[in-house]
Amino acid sequence: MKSLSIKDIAVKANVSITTVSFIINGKAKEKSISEAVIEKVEKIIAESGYKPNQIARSLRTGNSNIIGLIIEDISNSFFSRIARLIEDKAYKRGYKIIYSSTENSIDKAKELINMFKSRKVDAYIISPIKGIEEDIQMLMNDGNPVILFDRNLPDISTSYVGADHFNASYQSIKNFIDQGKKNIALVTIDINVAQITERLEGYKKALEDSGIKYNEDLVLKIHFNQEESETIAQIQKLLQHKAVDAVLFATNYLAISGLKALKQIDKKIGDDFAVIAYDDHEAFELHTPRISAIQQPLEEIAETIIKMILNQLSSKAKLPAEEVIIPARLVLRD
Amino acid sequence: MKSLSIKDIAVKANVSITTVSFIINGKAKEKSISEAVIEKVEKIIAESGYKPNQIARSLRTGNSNIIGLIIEDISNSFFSRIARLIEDKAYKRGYKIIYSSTENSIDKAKELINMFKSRKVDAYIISPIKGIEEDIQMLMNDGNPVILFDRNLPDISTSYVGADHFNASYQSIKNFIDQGKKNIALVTIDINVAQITERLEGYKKALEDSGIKYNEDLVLKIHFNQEESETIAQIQKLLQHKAVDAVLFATNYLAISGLKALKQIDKKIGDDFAVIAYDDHEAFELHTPRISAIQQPLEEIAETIIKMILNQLSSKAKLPAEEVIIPARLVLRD
DNA sequence: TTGATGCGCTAAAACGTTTTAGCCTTACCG
DNA sequence: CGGTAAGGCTAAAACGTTTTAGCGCATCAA
Repeated sequence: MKSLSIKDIAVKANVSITTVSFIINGKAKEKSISEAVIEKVEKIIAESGYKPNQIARSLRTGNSNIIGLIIEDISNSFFSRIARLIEDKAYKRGYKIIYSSTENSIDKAKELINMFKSRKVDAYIISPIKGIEEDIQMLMNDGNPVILFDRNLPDISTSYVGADHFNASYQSIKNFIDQGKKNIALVTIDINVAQITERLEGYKKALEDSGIKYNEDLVLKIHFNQEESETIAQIQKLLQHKAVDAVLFATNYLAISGLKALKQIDKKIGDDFAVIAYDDHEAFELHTPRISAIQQPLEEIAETIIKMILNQLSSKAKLPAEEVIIPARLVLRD
Repeated sequence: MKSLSIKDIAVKANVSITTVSFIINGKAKEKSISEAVIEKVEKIIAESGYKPNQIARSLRTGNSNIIGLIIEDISNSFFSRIARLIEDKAYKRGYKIIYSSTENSIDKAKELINMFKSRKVDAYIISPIKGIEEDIQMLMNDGNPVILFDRNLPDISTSYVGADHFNASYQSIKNFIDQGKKNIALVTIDINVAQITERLEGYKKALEDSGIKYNEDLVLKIHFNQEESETIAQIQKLLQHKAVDAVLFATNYLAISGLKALKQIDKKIGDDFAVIAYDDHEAFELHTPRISAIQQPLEEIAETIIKMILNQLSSKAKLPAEEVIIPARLVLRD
C-alpha cells in the first residue's frame, strides 16, 4: 500500500502542491492563503492521516532534524543514562537522536561518523576517542555543529561539556587523606584521553599538596579492553598488600570489577580500608557497605549539551568553541 | 563547503552519472562497463572521498537500511544490553539502528512509530505496550517487517521473540518450595502485558502444583510509574510480615527497590528468607549475600530477532508470523 | 486613467540518487 | 552482404518535498 504524498492531498483538495506545502509548514498566513483553503486542506490531512515523507524533506532542505550521538558503549550505565536524558531533551525540541557505540574502536568511530555524515545529521554529539581528531575536524570544517562530551581531545578546538574530573579526583583523595589514609591506590585505565589523565593528575596533586609522595606501585593501569577476569586478578594483586588503605577507581566498571575482586580476598571495606568509585552505579548504593562515589551531574551535562547544540544550530554564523566544565559531586556513603 | 555529488564524480571522470552509479552499486559487470572505466572512476571516488548521499538514495529506492528499535527505556540495563547486541549484529549486516524510548507512554510510542514511518525505516523491532496494537497492525498492513520482543501483544499476530517467562517463574517458585518455603511473595507490576502476566501465572501454577493455595495478600502489584520511595514503602509493608519466607521480584528494578527496602527493615536474606530477581543485574552478583536471578538469554534473543528481521527483509512475500520462546536460566547464588 | 500594491494562489526547478529504455558500434552468423 | 547480438555507454524520468518567481485580479492613490 503506497503511502500518501503531498500530491494526493493537493488533488483531493483541488489546490496546488505548493499550497499544501505552505500549509503544512505553517507558512500559510505569511503566504496569504485564505482561511477557507487552510481549513479544507487541514481537514483532508487530518482525515487521511498523511505524514510528510521526511526523507524527501531532508533531501530538499538539507537537514534532517536528527542529531547523531556517538558514544563508547550504550550498555554502560553512564552512557545509557546520559543518552536517555539527551534523547528526551532533544525530542522535546523536535529533534531525534541516532546513537551508536564505538566500542573504543577507531575504525568503528570513523565509520560511524561517515555514516552519520551520509545521513546528513544536523549535529554531532561525540564522546570521542583518540585517533579521530581529523575526522572531527572535517566535520567542523564542513560547518556541522559538533560537541564533545565526557572526553575532550586536546589537539582540536571543539565545544566540550564535561565534569571537573581533576577536582573530583582531587577531592576524593583529599577525603582519604583527611581520614588519615597513607597508602592510597588508584585503579585506572590505559586509555590516553583527557578525562582519564585528569583523574590521575588530581590524584597526584592531592598527594603532593599533602606532602605524600607519589608511589607508582599504587597506580594500576588496566588495559582498556582486556577480559574482566584478568582485571580482577590484577586488582587483587594490588589490593592484597596490607598497606593499601584506600583506593579510588577511575571508572564505575573498574569499581565493579574491584568489588568482585575484594569479595574473593580477605580485605574488608571499613575503617581500615576505604573505597571511592568514579561514576555512580546502582550497585554501589546497594552494596554492603555502601560504596562512596563521584556522581557526574548527568542531567546538567545533558541539558548543557542540548542547549549548546541548539544554539549552534540556530545561529547562522559559526560560534566559537566553548568549554563547559561542571563540578562533580562526591557522595560519601556509610 | 558543499559535499560532492555523483555528478561531480561523473564530470571528473568524464562519464555519465549512470555509469558512476552502476559502479558504485557493484553493477558494473552486469551492465558491461569496461574495466578501464571502472578503475578510473573508482580511483576518483577513492581520492575524492565521495560518499553517496543516503537520503537521496533512500528517496529513490524507498528503503533506508535503517531498522527502528522501540523500547521502554534505554537506561534500563536489560534494554541497553539488548540494544547493544542488536545494534552490533545489525551493523555487521549493513544495517543501522535508530532507537528510542517510549517511557511506557502510549502517545510517545505512537509518535515514535510515526516518526520511524516517515523516516522510512526498513523494519521495526518493538518492545510494545498495550494500546498500540492498531498502529502495529497498520505497519504490518503496509508490508513492513515487524518483530516484537520481550513483550507480546495477544490481540495481534506478529512475530515475537521472548524468554519463557512462565517457566522461569514456575521454576523459581518450585525452587523456593523445594527449599521448604511456605509463604512465597511475588512483587510485580500492574502493567497488563503478556510477559508480566505469564510471570504471575507461573507463580500461581507452581504453588498449585505443590498444593499451596494462592494467597492474594502475598502478591504486590506496583503501579508502573510511581515514585521509587513509594515502591520501597509498599515492599517494606509486604515483607515485614515474619511469615513471608521468600520473594520473587518480577523485574530487575523492582528487585533493586526491594533490596533497598530490605536494607531498612530488619529482615535478612539467608536461610530463613530467600530472594530471586527476574532479569539479572550487576548489582545482584555484588550484593551481600549475592542475589539469585533469572537470566534472560540476551545474546540469543538479539540474534534471533536479527535473523528473523533479515529473513523478512530478504523475502519478497510476507512471511507468516513466527513466535520464538527461548528458555531463561535460573542462576542460584550463595 | 494609470501605475503600484496586495491578495491568493501556482508552475516548475531543485535536492542526489537509481533505473529503464535505448543509442551507437562492432562482431558474428548464415 | 544483411541481420542480429552483444558490448559499452547515456538521457531522462522518477522518488516527495520546498521554495522562488510570478500570474491574474482587485483595490487604491494620484
